Amino acid sequence: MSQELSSRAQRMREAGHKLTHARLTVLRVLEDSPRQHLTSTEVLDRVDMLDSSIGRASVFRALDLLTNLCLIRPTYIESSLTPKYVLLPDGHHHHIICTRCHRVIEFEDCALEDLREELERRLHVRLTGHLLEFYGLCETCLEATSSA
Amino acid sequence: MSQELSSRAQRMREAGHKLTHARLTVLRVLEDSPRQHLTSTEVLDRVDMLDSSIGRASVFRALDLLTNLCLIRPTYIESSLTPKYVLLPDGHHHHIICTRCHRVIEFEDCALEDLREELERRLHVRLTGHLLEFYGLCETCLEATSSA
DNA sequence: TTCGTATTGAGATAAGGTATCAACTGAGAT
DNA sequence: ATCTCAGTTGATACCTTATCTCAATACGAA
Repeated sequence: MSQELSSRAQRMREAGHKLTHARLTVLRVLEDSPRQHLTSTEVLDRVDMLDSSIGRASVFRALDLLTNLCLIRPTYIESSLTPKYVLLPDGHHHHIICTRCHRVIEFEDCALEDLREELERRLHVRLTGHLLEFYGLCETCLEATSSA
Repeated sequence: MSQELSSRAQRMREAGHKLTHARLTVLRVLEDSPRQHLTSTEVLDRVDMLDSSIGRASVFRALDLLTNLCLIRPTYIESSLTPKYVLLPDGHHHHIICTRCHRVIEFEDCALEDLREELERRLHVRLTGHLLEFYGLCETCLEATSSA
């Protein structure tokens, strides 16, 4: 297996986890998918197509590991039933999710750091993380809607 | 049943839904709980203790309805397996969740409106909603931790 | 190459949620 | 107070999703 390692795979190894065939396959499925949101079932199916010898449990374990390493994140927007997994390209937790085509748009955040500091001061809390999601229409879907 | 109706129950009726025994019981369980996050299983158990004649399906249907009316919201912080339901006191989607005691602290938001407008301008999107959650320690847990 | 341990695959099992449908009930009209 | 009926319910069977267990395997350090 001389495939070059993705930066996420490298991060996995740096964190002390073995780069097993099952884990790399799950990661590859997520990275190669044209759609950004995949349910566990979709991941299971695609892994099975690539290598049917990989077990169900290992796929779930890989999804858990990748989530814990903040390499992917489960989202629950479309159906409350099953989470969908999204790659987190650079550890950012700020994105816009198009409610029509479900595309995820990352953005750099500036305003939030000020808000965090203000909240810590005002409410006497210590804030260590956050999640910010905007919902709306991406440029493409906005045009499609307004021209209809 | 001469219990006074909570404002959430009134909102449910205003939206055209019947105030049935099952729905009111589910709502009461959520409103009377000292803990703010309850899993569906916990809600099921407490409903069952109040009135064992209420069926599982109706509890799930009530949770769905309350979610759709934005009276409660599922969160997925602690375990990826099962959502936990939180009351939304006034329709706000801005809160701090204490990672130690799981308390939810609402806060008024100001900075986000500016950010929204900036994103719409810069990325040519139309944003209609958002979710902002901060994670950290509340005042009580912060004191408990630092004094330990 | 060897070796120790983290990880795996298989499949049984558990947990969480839904579908179905006859029976019931909340609440507006009378 | 009673009638009426669409909206809602409870029971249960069922489905989907995820976990557990444990012997067997494979990663990767030395």
